[in-house]
Amino acid sequence: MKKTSLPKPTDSELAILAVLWRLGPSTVREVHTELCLQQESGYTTVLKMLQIMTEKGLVKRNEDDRSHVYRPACSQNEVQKQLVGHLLDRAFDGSAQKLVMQALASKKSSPDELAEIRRLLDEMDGGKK
Amino acid sequence: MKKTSLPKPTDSELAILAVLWRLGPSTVREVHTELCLQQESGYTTVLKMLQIMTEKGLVKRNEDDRSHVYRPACSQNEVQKQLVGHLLDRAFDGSAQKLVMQALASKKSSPDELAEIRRLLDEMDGGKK
DNA sequence: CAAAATGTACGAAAATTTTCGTTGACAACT
DNA sequence: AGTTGTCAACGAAAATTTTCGTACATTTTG
Repeated sequence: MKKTSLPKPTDSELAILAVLWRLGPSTVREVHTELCLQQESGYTTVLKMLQIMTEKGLVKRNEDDRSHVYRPACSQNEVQKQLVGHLLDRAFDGSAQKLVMQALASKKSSPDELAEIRRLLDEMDGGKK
Repeated sequence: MKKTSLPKPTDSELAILAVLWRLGPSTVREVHTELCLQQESGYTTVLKMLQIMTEKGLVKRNEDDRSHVYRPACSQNEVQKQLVGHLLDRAFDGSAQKLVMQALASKKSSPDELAEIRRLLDEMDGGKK
């Protein structure tokens, strides 16, 4: 009953989670350095965010070392699922189909990716049959 | 250069936009009544939201009548596109494919819907060829 | 006309999110 | 030991979002 009760991350929190997913467990400095490649941000700001996220349970930290090491408390997959579900309810009347259409229209996918999606569709159909 | 500069609606704003998309141009009372079917909310709260959204350009209003009539300044499609794009960047590393996968996994679609998605895939492939 | 009902406008409070200055702890180096 | 640099903690400020009380104008009703 942890995962389901995790709060929906804000945009800023999501940006930090993204870094952690990319780098794996990291110190504040590492997160900050990486994040600055994309967006300006103060060191203490990132630190504070990580502390708040720790309180919320979005990340865990290891305090053994002097430089605490933070790691995500939730997988990218879980959060993606949560966000998609939320978006589905909020803006797509719960229709996954419409969301898929928009996603495909929104950004061109490579033929390979399209093929993979087809395969997924086949699987879903197959399971049904 | 209006549409691109429209701010991303907050969750509360989106809930109101959803009502307007569903009902079409409506008065504050109509929006409030409809919204209350799903979530408790005060009349003046909805009014204030609509006023703020008017300032932001998210909705337009006709003040001819005593009861102002509000209508969306953006189509559901536009907002969907914006939100999907945002989500794509924020949580999916820009991969539409992953988003599609999550959407499909997140909520079962009917065979009909799956078929329609397939058709869309075919179109995209066809256009490419 | 007076009272009641209905409407918007306004401002402020409450809640949340985001940023950052400051402090004190600890370690490395001289 | 003293200086310097790095670190987390803390709290407050700033910005944003959300809620709602109150005032005031207009229409409707008696």
